[in-house]
Amino acid sequence: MLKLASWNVNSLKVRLEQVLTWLDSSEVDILGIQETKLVDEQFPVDAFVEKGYHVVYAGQKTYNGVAVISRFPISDVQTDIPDLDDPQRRILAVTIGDLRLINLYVPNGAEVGCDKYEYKLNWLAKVSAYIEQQSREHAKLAVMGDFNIAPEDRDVHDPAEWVDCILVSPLERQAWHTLLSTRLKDSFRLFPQEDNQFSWWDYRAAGFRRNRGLRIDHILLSDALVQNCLSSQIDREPRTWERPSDHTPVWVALKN
DNA sequence: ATGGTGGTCTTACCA
Repeated sequence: MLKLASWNVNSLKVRLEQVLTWLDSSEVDILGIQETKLVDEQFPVDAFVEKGYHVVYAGQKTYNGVAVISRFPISDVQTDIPDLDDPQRRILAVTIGDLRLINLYVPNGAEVGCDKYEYKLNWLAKVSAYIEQQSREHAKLAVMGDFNIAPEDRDVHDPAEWVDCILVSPLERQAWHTLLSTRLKDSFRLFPQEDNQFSWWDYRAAGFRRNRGLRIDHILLSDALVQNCLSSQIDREPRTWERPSDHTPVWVALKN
């Protein structure tokens, strides 16, 4: 069995011990991390290598930053894609065995209609084209990360309150469908799931305690991986820890 | 009640 996970850690500097603890307890084989907020020179390579992991990362100062931690060797690393000249480090595509993995930190977008929203939509369009191309080259493709999109109303604690808001707006959901039209499936919805399961809760207004969350962290799988997918779950536990990220990890188990 | 918290070479910006 192979276990893949995605976690927006909101600063790997602050969350390193939590990530190491969770790697032990979850028995995850491959973890995609978003919002490391570390330049490459500061990435805690040794902490992972000491535990037997392979590590790749693409970081920048203060914001963004993505990484992949793997029990198996990593090759064919790509951090930039065609037609997107972007200094922001949000993309990390890697090959691990016969698996192609794309780890994404999708822009937040701030507010519908603003410059950052336009950047988000443009970014998603370019990334979708790249994923389409990758899906042609790799039968076993997984796309994971913080998508900053809640695909459906059932992924939102209070859909009425969130109508047309950022993370939920029609154009963002349209971009989500464009992304999935590249023959990918939302692994979470391959299985019956309890209601009101979310992956992110605002730090403000006791969002987690009141379960006022959104499901915006996802693992998408190509058909060849869907066939082998045994489970897709959200692990709420790290969000209960002291000084948590505002996101909690999501994972899939794949049959060999 | 129209805010709130948390992270970052902090006093502004991002989420």
